[in-house]
Amino acid sequence: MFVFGCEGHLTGGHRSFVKQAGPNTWRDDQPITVDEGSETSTQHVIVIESEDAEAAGPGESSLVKQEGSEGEEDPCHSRDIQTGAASGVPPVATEDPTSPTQSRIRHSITEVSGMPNSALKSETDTKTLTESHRLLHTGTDHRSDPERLGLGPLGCPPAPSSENLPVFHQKTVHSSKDGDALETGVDDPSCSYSTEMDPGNISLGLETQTHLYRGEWNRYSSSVYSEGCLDKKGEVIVIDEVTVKMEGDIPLTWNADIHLVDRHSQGRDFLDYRESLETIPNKVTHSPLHTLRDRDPVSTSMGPSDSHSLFDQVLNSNDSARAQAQGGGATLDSIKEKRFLCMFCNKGFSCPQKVEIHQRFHTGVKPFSCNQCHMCFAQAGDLKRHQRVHTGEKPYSCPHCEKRFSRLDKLKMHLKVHTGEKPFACTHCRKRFSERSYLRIHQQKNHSTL
DNA sequence: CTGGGGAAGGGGCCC
DNA sequence: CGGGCCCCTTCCCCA
Repeated sequence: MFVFGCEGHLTGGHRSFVKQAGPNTWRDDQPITVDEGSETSTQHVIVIESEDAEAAGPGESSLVKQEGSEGEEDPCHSRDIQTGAASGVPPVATEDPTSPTQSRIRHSITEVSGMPNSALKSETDTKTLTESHRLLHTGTDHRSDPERLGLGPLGCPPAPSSENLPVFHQKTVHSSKDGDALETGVDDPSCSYSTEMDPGNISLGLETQTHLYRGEWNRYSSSVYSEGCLDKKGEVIVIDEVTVKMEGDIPLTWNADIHLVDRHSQGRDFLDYRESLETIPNKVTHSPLHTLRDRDPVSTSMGPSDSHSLFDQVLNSNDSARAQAQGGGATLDSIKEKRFLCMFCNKGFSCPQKVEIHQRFHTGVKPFSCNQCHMCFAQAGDLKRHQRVHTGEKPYSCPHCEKRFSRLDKLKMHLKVHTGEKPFACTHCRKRFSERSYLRIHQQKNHSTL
């Protein structure tokens, strides 16, 4: 069972559920009854009763959905970053009332959640950073307003002529001698993302994009933009204080060995966290990237192959430990099948690319942006699918009527109209529905015990 | 007018 | 990369 409690905050604040990943959750060809009557005022429980679930008794839910505080302001996350006037940019973040002066920069990264282990806090008080830090953004809504986005035709961002434009690709970031690339706007061809990335997306990528998609720009804009500070000293491009959002239910295994896996996180791909360590040698940070940096000062100059090697080593060590924890029953082959672990949820994948894609789910990084609108996606396929909205392409036609659909799954859903297939039955009234979501809505409206 | 249900559209994510 | 399933939202129809 894959459990990730607070993912909803990252995916739009709607989902927070525990889901059984096994094959017995339900079957299309089997009538499914759902009992949602056990919900409480703070938690909705949806029980899909498969054969196994029924056999196991009422306590064995195949699917549990938790709701309750979804609509509330994200309790898992609060932060403030305060900048002084010397930065040249007005303070855009919530002022820390405990800070007696604004003459210095304060980085306060606080992750608050109900789980003590997931609380992350990093604060840095330094005067020396005051002049070297530069905010990338002013806290305005970069995504929703094309003009403020500075987008060119078709919504594409202009060439990164501004030195303030963050370019998160490896070449620029990782090479201290490559500042020209940033200033001239000549992108490394290897960076396929940069040409499509909305500047706002980039700076926000690691954290609150998803919130912003849901129209929460105003809430986060002030604090978010402060996180992606670009520190440029001479020719050294430094991305300062970029944090990966760690929503409430960061696994308790978020510890040292997991941090080492961060070497391969896409944060590594996008960021070179090379802040002025000299000036703040005792700086303590607790974001994955920070920890990584602290643990592996060489990392910033490592190439992909190097990082892969280290990554493999770490993974192997993790796998070994895990295998030992499992009593040594796991074979080497089985371990290697999914030996690339997500740094956030420890989920295993068969190759690093899949880990990277998966981790976008946690980080909110969405490198694929639509050139027709301002939607961004974590996966290329999602962008391709989305673009049919603009093109109007509907390659899937219903054989029973004239309707056409842009997606095959929608066609299959539509076909239920003709077949009358309604595999989802309510346990309370035996009413049947063609879709699970219909059933859920039905039970919420008619059988809720609220 | 209101509420429930059906249909459809679209995004998120995994395989 | 496509398929598939999940979810939510919106619109429409009807009692």
